[in-house]
Amino acid sequence: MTEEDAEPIRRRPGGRAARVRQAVLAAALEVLAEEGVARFGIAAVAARAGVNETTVYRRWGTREKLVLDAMLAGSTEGIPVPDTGDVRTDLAAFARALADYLATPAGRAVARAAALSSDDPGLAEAWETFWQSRLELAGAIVERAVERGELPAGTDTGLALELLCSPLQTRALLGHRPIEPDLPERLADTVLDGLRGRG
Amino acid sequence: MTEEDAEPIRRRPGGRAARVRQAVLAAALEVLAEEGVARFGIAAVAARAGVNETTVYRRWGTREKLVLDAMLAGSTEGIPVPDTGDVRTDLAAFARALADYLATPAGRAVARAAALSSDDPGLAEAWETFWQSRLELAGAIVERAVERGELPAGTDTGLALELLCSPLQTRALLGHRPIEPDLPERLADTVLDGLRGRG
DNA sequence: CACTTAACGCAAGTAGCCTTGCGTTAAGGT
DNA sequence: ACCTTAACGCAAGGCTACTTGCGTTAAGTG
Repeated sequence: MTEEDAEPIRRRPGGRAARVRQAVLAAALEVLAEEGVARFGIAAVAARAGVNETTVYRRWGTREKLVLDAMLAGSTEGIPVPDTGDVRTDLAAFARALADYLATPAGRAVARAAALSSDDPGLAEAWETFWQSRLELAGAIVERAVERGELPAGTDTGLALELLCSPLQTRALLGHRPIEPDLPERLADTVLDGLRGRG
Repeated sequence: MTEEDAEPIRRRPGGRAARVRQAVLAAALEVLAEEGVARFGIAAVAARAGVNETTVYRRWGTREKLVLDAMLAGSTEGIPVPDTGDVRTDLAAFARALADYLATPAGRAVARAAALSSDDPGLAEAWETFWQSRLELAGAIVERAVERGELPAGTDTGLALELLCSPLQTRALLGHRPIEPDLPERLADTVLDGLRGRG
């Protein structure tokens, strides 16, 4: 099991390589947003980046890996996590922001791309951590609510966010049905109080 | 707006045509379950059905349409809808059955196929009605609960099922994270009583 | 049974995706 | 400034999905 001690293989992170990388990743995000996942091709990305096709194939190999890398590198900023002091307001606002994002071409494309590449175990795990890191940020909403006494101690943060976000993601993924304006609020209400209502 | 009166184009639903159709659709479901969506190809389906590739291309045109047609024709039976007299038990059992189905290769493949072909407006609408018809059957669980007084009148049946099923669908679609054994029950509990619990 | 033609099989051809070999450019060390 | 070589561009080739033209089979009709 030789790790990497046998061959030093000095990399060259500076100058041209980094420039090419940035250009390709930026172009990938643009093509993804404009053309969608189905028409997303290496050729289009390479042309827009002003780079030869071969370079993209050698560095990334497949469409799926390129999309994943572009997402990991490009979208460091995520959905804003509100903090108004009220759980219901926070959850509704976050759900609304997520719904708006998923309504954009880029948002749709990202969700589709993740669904596409979930066959490969390695890529699926990478996407999982990607989503996980995003949801952990929003977990603060639930945790703050527990501290304020709005939610009981021991509340499952992951389950709460999954219930809130999954309906939106599912609609974006496999439906053509649009997300109604009041859906985020109704989701927040039901997640908090259940179908039976309060009391 | 000529409907279909100009060209009668007498179809031939009997005999060979129907035989070929059934063979291809059955083969499509098999290939879909065994190879997955990514490796799903017209050639493999045609070979397994004992039919020439050209025939499949001429009748269905694209992979997406073939998968959709195979699903619509092949899986008339859906997830069993329990009726135990208790909402919580019914919802948990249905969620569990759905989770089990999504864990099978065929279930995963179906979900992925729907996500793939949701770019085409026509196909997306067809898939939407497909899911819709499945969820309407399960809607009986909520409606019966309302009649029994377990749930308040005016309960949103669609929202209830969406909250119950979406987390399972989302995990199957874009994660590698498995569905924990107790997840269906926890989903049913939270959907009914909310994060704040009962009382 | 004879006739029309929808539906199928066969084979050749096209196009897009991806790989490979080789020469060239430029980054990083001496 | 010089050398080594990682990284890129170019061009040719292979592979797979898909299309098209044409002859053949068999379903439906009188």
